Amino acid sequence: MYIGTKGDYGIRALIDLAMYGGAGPIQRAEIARRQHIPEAYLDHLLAQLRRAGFIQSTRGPGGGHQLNRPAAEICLLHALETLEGSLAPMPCLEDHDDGESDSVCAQQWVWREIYDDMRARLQAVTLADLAAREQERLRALATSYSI
Amino acid sequence: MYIGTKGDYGIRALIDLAMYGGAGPIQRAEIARRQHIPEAYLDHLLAQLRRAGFIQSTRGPGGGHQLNRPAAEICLLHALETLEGSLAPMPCLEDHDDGESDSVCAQQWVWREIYDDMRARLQAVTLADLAAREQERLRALATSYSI
DNA sequence: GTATTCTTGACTAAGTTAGTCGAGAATTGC
DNA sequence: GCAATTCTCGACTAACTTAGTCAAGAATAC
Repeated sequence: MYIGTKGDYGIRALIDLAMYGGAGPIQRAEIARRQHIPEAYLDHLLAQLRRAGFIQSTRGPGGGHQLNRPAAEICLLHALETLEGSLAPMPCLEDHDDGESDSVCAQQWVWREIYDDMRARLQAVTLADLAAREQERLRALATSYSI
Repeated sequence: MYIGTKGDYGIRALIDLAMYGGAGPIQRAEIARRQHIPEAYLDHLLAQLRRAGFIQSTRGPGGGHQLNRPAAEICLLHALETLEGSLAPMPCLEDHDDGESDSVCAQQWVWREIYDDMRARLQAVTLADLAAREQERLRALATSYSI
């Protein structure tokens, strides 16, 4: 498998910050509750996002986490790579600086195309896009209940 | 990671059969030596390919393995799925019969596009294509040595 | 000083990957 | 029928990854 709970939870946490973080820091407990993520586990994901510069955190009462940049300037590709590590689909495509390594597998050329397409699509999506989709999903859910 | 040694070795074994299997069965020892694959491990991969109908095997002296269909009629997608299992990049995309499961992750829509693109590309490549590429690679390698 | 909140590293259980090994079954040629 | 060859199958293993948990500690607000 590819995108596990790290990538899923981590991106959901970022979306949560984008949606509800307008008025100051949000606590991890709040994110965990809203997104159904184990709190202790979320800690590690937030730590990675902080170290990579996506969020900043403040301690003490009233503390929490908030985005360091506007959601429209955060792209899904970099956030996912921060959370999951390299997304390369096979070992011989890890950081391809086109230096010939000796492990050139037979299917490399197909997968290089697939990988390039994947990165392009992920780079085109911003956190703002994801938050807008989520907003819409919640709205649709709410109206379907109220009918 | 995605495509491991199962997918790499298994496809290389199929390419080997496509390239050298014209005149009768090829023994696993020969494939293993030519493709640098541990023989005992190759056993399991060949067994899976046999059970999925890609190859047939005969025992006894002079026995070995051969393709069940022309190389041009074997597509990379199905061979890889046989060897590696589902190629879905995230749990919520496993066999998507578009029934709403409750685990809908926020990024699903991007990844569904990526997955569809991936499957289309893999389906368009046949074993004959791969064998031709390999043939060319070996030829280029040989001439570069002889210069 | 106390309560709150984040920070960090150590630890664990379960599952996957990449194999190895050995007993056995089918086939060929004599 | 016997021996050699070759595939078949299931059990086993070591190392690694994933998905967490837990506890001690540091910073901040009041």
